[in-house]
Amino acid sequence: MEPDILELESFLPYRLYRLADTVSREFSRIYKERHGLTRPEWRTLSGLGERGTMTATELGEQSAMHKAKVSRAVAELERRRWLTRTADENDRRVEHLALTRAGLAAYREMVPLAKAFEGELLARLSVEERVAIVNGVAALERALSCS
Amino acid sequence: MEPDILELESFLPYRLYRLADTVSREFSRIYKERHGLTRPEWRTLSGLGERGTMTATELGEQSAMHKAKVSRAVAELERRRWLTRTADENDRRVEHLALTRAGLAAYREMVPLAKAFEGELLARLSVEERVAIVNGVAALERALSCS
DNA sequence: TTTCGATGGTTACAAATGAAACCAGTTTGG
DNA sequence: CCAAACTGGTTTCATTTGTAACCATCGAAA
Repeated sequence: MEPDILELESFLPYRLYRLADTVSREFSRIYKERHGLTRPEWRTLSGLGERGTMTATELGEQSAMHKAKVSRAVAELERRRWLTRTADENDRRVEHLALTRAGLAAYREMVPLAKAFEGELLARLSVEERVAIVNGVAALERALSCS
Repeated sequence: MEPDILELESFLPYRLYRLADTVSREFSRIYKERHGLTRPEWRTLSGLGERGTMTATELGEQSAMHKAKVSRAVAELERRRWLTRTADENDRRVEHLALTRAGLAAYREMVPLAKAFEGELLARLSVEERVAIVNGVAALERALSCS
């Protein structure tokens, strides 16, 4: 192990990135092919489907997206009539976002697909490996306080 | 646990992506601030530093980048005079890439920083957590045959 | 109240990306 | 020998992204 050489193959940041990229790319095929959604759009749909009503800021926090990304995704979903904005009564800067019936339908359709995807991914691992990845990810999230 | 709701917070693809994104973003500060490199450029530098001489195709395979990305990164590093191309004698489509003295110097400067970054990241975990993340990532790589 | 700093959200602009078309050059099969 | 079919690598174009500036509104302090 030469000290002045970096083995990319075993460098954790690189491995994590490649792994996440592969998984994310596979998964994105599902919402891309099915509904032509981008990742920010999918996350927005998924956030609102899960929580019901959120503001753009909350959405950004929940799904780790910059507010510009959120803004664009919201605009697109609104254009599709998948969500509506309701002005806040006390603070006119804030809008409360919620899925329309159509948006909810799309969400409900996606949920089983997402769960199946995750299930199939984990099914390829042994029990110990599943425990390892889940605990390992949780530990790193804690260490980086990104969760 | 409602069956028709997806908890983004515990959805593995999302968590992996967010984690990798956070780590990668932190790490990129190092090569961005120090040398103004993009991620593809850093990977190219790092690949050539590790292996010595590679073709663009090999670089793409080693560092999981599309050939267009590789092409652009190589062009930029060449512009900086950090690498040179040498034509292959048998196949005139192929070019062998290698770092110049300046490129190698930059690489040698980056290696300890990269190792320190990874070290500090792992240092925030317990021994068991380190084992878990490394094994978990390895298991997923195997499962997705992305390594 | 007026002013000033923070905050929710949008937008403009530059840079990064992905996909596909493209240009050599090489191999294969007739 | 020649016409596909293929491969290494580049470029073009449309889309996505990040950053920062921006607009409107709000809250606090003078």
